[in-house]
Amino acid sequence: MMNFEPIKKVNSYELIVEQIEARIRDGELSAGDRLPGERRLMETFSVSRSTVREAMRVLHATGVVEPHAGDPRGSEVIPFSPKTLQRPLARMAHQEGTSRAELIQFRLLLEGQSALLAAALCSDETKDEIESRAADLAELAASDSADAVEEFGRVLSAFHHAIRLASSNQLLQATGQAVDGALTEIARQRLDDETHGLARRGRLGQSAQDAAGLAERIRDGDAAGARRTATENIYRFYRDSLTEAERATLEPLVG
Amino acid sequence: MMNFEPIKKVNSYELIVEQIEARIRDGELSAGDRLPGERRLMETFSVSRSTVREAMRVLHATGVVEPHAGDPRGSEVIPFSPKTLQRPLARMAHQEGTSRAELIQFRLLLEGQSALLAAALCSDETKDEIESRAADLAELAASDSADAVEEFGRVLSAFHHAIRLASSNQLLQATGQAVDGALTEIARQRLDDETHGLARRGRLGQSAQDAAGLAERIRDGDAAGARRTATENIYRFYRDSLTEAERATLEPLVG
DNA sequence: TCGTGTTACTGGTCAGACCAGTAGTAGAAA
DNA sequence: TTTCTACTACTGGTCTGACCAGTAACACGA
Repeated sequence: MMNFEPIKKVNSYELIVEQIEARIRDGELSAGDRLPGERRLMETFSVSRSTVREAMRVLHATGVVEPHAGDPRGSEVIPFSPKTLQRPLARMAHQEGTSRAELIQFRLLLEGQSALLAAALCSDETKDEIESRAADLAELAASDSADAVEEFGRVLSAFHHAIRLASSNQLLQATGQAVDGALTEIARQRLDDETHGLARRGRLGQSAQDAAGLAERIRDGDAAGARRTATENIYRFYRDSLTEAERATLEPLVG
Repeated sequence: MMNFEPIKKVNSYELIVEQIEARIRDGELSAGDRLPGERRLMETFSVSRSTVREAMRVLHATGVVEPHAGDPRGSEVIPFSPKTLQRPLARMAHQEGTSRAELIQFRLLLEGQSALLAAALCSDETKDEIESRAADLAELAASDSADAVEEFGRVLSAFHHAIRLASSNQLLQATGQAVDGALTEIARQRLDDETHGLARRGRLGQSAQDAAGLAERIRDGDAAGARRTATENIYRFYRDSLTEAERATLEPLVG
């Protein structure tokens, strides 16, 4: 069994990236620290500035570093942000082959578990925050302002966001937010269909009520109930726009 | 309320990235297609090659494009890969301790829901595949080959992969794989500690048994049972390496 | 028909230059 | 003395133009 190593053509800029990332892992560099300027780096690494530059581009693109043009202190090492995950997730969601049903299925699952964790673990202040969002929804549903529907969508999104935040899990938060974003964007793109918007209009009250029920279960620390309520609400929200087969793939996650 | 737009300093290379990503989203470019060469791109975008180059670096770093040096056909647009998520996830987990628990929490949740969906929806052939992996594990646990432990890790990973595949959800599959990968990478890096490896060695039998039990529940279509078993198995796997507080954040998801 | 060498490209790297913009400081104004 | 201002010496962003090692494809000879 010829057990050779696969040859890896190493590009110089990747070596620089690795060295800097290693320094961060080892704690020699941490968020807030400044990197030497590009001209200094080209000397310490014995490469041209283009090469240093490409390394910096990669580090910037992956959310490791933030450049500060004009600042003599050089680029800054920044802390991890969920936004780093959001980009690739959005890309994946947009990709051909990822069906809308899968997206909804994934959302159902994420929001359900978020609600569960929120009910089980989060603090009273956070529960206040969630209930406050639910109250916002009720108020909006009662109003008959012209753009209440659109505003309702935003506030509903904020409500779910608060729950994800309450789950105290950054990953859940980032993925949930990404999926939410992807779905609303798809909705916006496909909504030449006026009826859907109008249909939602008729259900604002229902949605607000759902949210209130969910907030209450989270308040009570009823983890299982919160999960069930969250999934049921979301399922109801999408049900009418799905085919029979699609519903079948969602139902195992509901209730 | 002065409602001005926040100014966005746009770097040229970012505009190029956006244009190319937009083309991909709109389906005008898709996996396998080739981008024009850098010299061609600098003309079409009216920028210098450095700028084109930095754009390409970003696209490459975010897993959108694969360069082929020397190939006259230019860089290739590649399909989405979970590896794209794996890097930022690993980085996030490396940060200040706290997030390892989050990673495990997230994994617990993903694998649990995967098992649930697999049990509820997947075909008989897929169930065969899962049971076959479980059998591999049992065989390995019984053997006493030198590198059985390391091999066991790989096969265990394959077992979970099969379950995620059976969930028929690409998002679940990709995120699950990324989290799995990130966790094993962390384990590898922190494993100066020999004892952990040895401890696992003592538990190969247990793990294989767990897997068999999970496979059986999936075979039976026992969705709730599959979810419970999957979470319990994973929880047991990590329990001893966690603090009391970390365990508390995981327990709501178990059982 | 089948190798084979040439060729015209590719991406990776280098060098050196200019620009707009910022932090910090030295000096002018109060 | 304090406050404001102009300057300076840097920063990152962009450009130009060049060389290299490597590859795909094609024309060519066997």
